[in-house]
Amino acid sequence: MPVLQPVQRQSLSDAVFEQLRGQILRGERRPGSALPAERALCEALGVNRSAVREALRRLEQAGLVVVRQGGTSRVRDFRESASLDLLPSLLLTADGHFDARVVRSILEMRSALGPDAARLAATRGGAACAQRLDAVVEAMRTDAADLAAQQQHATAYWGHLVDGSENVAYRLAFNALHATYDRVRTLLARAMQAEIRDSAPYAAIADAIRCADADRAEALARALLERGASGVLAALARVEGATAQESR
Amino acid sequence: MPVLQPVQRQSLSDAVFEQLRGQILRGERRPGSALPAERALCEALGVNRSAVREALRRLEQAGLVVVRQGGTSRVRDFRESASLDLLPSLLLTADGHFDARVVRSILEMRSALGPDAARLAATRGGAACAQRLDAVVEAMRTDAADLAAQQQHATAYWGHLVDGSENVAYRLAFNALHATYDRVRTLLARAMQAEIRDSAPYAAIADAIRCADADRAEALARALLERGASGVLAALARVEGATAQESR
DNA sequence: CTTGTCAACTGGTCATACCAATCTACTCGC
DNA sequence: GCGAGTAGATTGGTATGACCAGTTGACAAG
Repeated sequence: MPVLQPVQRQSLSDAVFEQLRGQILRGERRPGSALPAERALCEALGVNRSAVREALRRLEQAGLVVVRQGGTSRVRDFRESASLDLLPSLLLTADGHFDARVVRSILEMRSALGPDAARLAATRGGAACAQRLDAVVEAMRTDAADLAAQQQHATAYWGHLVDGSENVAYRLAFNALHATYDRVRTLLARAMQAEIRDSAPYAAIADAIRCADADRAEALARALLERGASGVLAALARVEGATAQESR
Repeated sequence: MPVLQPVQRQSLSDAVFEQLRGQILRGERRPGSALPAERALCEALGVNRSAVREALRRLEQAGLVVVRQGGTSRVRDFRESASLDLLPSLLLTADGHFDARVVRSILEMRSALGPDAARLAATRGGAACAQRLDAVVEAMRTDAADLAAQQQHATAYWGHLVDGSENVAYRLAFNALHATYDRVRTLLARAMQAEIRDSAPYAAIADAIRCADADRAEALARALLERGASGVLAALARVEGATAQESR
């Protein structure tokens, strides 16, 4: 049965934004270099100045360009000025492949934050948090056969856990990581199945949080995340090997 | 001698953006609630529609609102949709005081990421990274008397260290944390002096990185960051105590 | 009660004009 | 010759008004 996906609209300013962002991220527009004048961009892109200006505002908000009245807009170095919300657009390279460095970065970050979030949730989250987690674990058990559903549940689980840590910064970072993950989750389902398929570790962490056992929660979370990380890294190594072979 | 600060210009769309963002972050506009129509906002704010639209684009980019053609724009729950770049605007409450929860969150995050970044830098950064760090340490020794300069150097130090970790996600998170810190750095100078004043730990970490001693780099970084964290937490407790006393 | 239609919203795009800051090149005075 | 000052060109910022394109909801027809 064909699955109908909702079509995603794209306004002109969206298109302009994505085009310029892509050029900046691919290095085609170097940091410090001047952007064409707004009126020149309008003409080159065949759109109205409003569309260009709205796109520039978004680029500015994302920390990719700096705009000064009277002067010319300039490209910023996104490695110095952008925030985590740039991660989704860095994940895939121009030719549609994963950027291995970005994947590794994400795995490392969740390995650093996840266990600490679990520790804090055990310290602060209390029974209320554990109860929400248990509900998700129950759902995982119900949909044990459906890998995609397990993925959704695992994400929801971590969302509740991070909420239980009562750490805004962790929550915002989680949002960025989640947005990145979400865009490729079907591609990663198999590689991460060792982390996703088994609901027992999730139940164990929830129990540790209920018991306010911070050390146990942290250790369990670390072990759980390690499962997925090694799976993804192995898959990545296979792909890289295959690509190397191809290019011979 | 009075220090002249460069005045920061604010375009109309900047003003509109900040006003709406403030209302959303303070909870005056609830998640899910409808925003006034663009034309209504124009009239209410006394600006033209372009200014409103550009501000809405920025809010959308920041994950604070969702805009659909034909429908009404709605406020999103920033706790679920915003990224780390929101941190600076969450740090200070409406009455200009620190939000203690946000401060704690930031301290926890840097305590989680900093040591791991040091570990990775020791694994990957190599002598090149250590050399850059040493240069900063040298500058710290030169400006040992100037606390503000020490702060700048410490920030630069961590920037190079994070670069040495070769982790994009860490770098982007660092940018967001840095932007947040930068906005209040003079206020925090005293509370963090135990971390900033002494250049020896920085030199030690650089040495561990040069030796590719990941465990040592991690442990030293953890200890260093702990200094500042406890200082800030103590200052925060004092302020909270004073505020509690005031409100009696 | 369901279904189709239409009118009144909403945001999206466009064209044009003018204001304000900046940059550049030239001129003037030393 | 060289620096300061000035005028014009260039850039982004704001304003107005019109029209296009989706969404919504009321309402009439079945």
